[in-house]
Amino acid sequence: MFFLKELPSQEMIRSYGHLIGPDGETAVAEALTMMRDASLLVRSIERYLAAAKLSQLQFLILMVIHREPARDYLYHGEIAARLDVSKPVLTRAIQTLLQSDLLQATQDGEDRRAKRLRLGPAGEAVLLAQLPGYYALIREFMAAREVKPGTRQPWT
Amino acid sequence: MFFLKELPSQEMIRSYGHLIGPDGETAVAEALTMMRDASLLVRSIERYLAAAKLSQLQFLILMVIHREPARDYLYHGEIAARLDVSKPVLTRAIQTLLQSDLLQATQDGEDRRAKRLRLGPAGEAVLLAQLPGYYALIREFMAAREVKPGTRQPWT
DNA sequence: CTTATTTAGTTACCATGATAACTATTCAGG
DNA sequence: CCTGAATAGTTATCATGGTAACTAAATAAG
Repeated sequence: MFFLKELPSQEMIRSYGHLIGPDGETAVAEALTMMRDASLLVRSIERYLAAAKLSQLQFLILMVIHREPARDYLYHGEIAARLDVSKPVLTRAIQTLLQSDLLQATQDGEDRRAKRLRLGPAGEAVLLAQLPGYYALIREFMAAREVKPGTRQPWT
Repeated sequence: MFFLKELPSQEMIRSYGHLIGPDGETAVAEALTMMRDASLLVRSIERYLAAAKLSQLQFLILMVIHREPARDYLYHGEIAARLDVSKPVLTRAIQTLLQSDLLQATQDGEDRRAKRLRLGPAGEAVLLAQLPGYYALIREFMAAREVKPGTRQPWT
């Protein structure tokens, strides 16, 4: 998350020019705008999912299992390969989802450590219930973003 | 932060088309790319600042005070107006900066609640020491991002 | 002036992120 | 097989984010 509300003006960025280097001003301004926009969108997604008692990570875990082609489960390690979070955080999120019955675990015969993680009926219901609003939120955000580009990039 | 490593393919997004709606696919792909890029950049900034024992928020607090024109201090409420974080989080971050002597507080005569928060010598030194690397990091990230626009969906 | 309301900031508590250290299972070498 | 190394996942601990509830100071109403 990036918390700066008002991005620095062009003059402000230029006054740091000796620290930024020539031709870096535009890149810096773009980067700050991108981080700010993304933060606002992520926050709005988090607030939306919170109404369904889901963290963004929990939602993404349900997503990657649901979208897996040809299978309706993933192993812990496969989820880890798709999501860029530390191991303990993933372990805890999965445990929470198992406890609330959104995920179900079944032992795999081969590897005693491996558990197949699939969506329970409740999990699939919750995911499908959230998806339309999730995408609508993103679409609205991106549409609003394009309408008024001038208000967000005062330096361009 | 947005943790999805591999963004869904265009076909994947299209297969959710009934949930996304017509013409929404591009906006969704752009939004996911933007959130992913921003998350990677924010993480890299956090890792960079961690070497100086600063959280991103602490760094931004030093920044907004330092860049204030015509004054070398801000009030708590002025910092709050510039940074989009909850009140308790801001209180704590400021307390930490005061304890580590990067910030100094002086009482204001008028309002008994108000304290002027200015950078201490150590605070200014730390901030100025971090700024070049901070901007360099951003410039490098944006440069690398532009080189291979095909592999990711450019969000602009 | 005195009291009530509003506002600003803090305290208390919880969720989610990270790293380091531990444990358990698999795999490789003898 | 059996032992040691590698790997996967968990536990412990901490930092940082949030909301709700509290407190203290300024401001408004009488």
